[in-house]
Amino acid sequence: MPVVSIQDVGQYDGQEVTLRGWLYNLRESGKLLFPIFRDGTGTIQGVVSLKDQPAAFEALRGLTQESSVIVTGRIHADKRAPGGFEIQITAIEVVQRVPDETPYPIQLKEHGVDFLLDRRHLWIRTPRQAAILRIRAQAVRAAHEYMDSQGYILTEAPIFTPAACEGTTTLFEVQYIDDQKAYLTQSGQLYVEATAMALGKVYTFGPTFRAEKSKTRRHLTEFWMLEPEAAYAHLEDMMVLGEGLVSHIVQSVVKNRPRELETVGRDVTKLANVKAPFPRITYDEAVKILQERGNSAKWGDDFGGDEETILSSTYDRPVMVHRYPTALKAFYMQPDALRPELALGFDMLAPEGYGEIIGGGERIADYDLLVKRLRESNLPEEAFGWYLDLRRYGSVPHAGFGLGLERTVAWICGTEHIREVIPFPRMLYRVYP
RNA sequence: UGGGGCGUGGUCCAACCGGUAGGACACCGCACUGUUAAUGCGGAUGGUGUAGGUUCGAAUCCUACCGCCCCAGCCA
Repeated sequence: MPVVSIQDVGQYDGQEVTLRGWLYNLRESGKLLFPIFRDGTGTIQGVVSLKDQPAAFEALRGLTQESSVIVTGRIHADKRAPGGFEIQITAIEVVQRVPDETPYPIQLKEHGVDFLLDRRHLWIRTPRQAAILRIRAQAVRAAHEYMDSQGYILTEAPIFTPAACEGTTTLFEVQYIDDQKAYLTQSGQLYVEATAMALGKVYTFGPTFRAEKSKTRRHLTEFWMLEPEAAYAHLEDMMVLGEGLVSHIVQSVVKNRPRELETVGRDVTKLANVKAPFPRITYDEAVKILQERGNSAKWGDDFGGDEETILSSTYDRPVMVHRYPTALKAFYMQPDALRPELALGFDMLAPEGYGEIIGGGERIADYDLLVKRLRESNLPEEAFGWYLDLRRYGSVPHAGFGLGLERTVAWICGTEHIREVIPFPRMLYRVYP
């Protein structure tokens, strides 16, 4: 008897199989029971009658939601069944029955956000949440595929770091051994610059932490970032890499996770156009577009949520805005040789108001300029000694960017809030469960 | 941190100008051989975030605190 996953039952039409999973819901109609089982790969309706299978009927009748079960029966296509296939149950083994006095708390009806987040460890069992996490996994896999195909080597950055890379106000401080202090990384960028000088083209993928007091649908205090960095690369190279990477991620999810996209209710036609090349506009042009649309943006302003939404809603795919004023960007950003008031950086804005999914650009290669910028930013020079070494020993032009995984997945899934796209979201005022 | 909103049975909500806190779902029982968050009938349990104040009387009005949501800033 083959043990199969629910996602594969279509290949077993007419055959008897065993499924291992949980009871998701149970409907009754007279001497018929219609249980719905889930196993993490999908859901399937079962059917059992008292007359034909009295033992299985009795075992299933009154069974509590989320009890774990091993089900044996014949798969057959039936238009009346949700999903097109159902299993005609011949035997059922209850692995653990959820006690009647402590029923499963998450019902099929609506719940509030706080209630669900307090039970996130159970909420992820619901089909929509499971589908989102499967899409996330596919996005990660596609990202690795693409970086590998472009000759980039995965190198890991440390999570304990001695200092900030963009300023100290948003760092989580931790006590290290004895009286030492360390901080949780807010970006692997400085380290990936070092490994780029060692290996040429590299990227890092890992968790990053920001103690920002941000309470919006686009922020987490712990999120995952993919950061490529390449020696001898320039701004243009990174914009090409960024659009190629995002195109590949989106198209891979569309191709390999159609069922999950349907489960989350995503309009897939909006993802179909997401193919390189993406539109590019300069910061100057962006300001002009905003002013034409009646926005009050002036040259020198950074863009907020409203501005990003106006810009991104102009296009059917992500848009890249490049050459921002130097004053708006991090200390390590290379100024444009032709217009030093502009930095050779770019942001990629996702459509439909999902905001910035990529930020990056060319780094300062010159030792003296980097020291000057460090001092202007009031950063502790001694903590950056190793970083300055990179400009002392064979410094070359180099560039990179950071891709926010959760924002990218939230956009692909069309979720209202970023908290749904990571298994256990860490937010301002929430570290449980 | 600022602005706005909200805290009522296990869950989701209602209760107008202060006057007996109610419904749906969930749960239990019965009926039903094709249900689609099944349906119909019946039943039991159980609640006003916390602390004060005003009042004959507070879920409702006032004050403080606690918690949550949304928006803004910052960012990915």
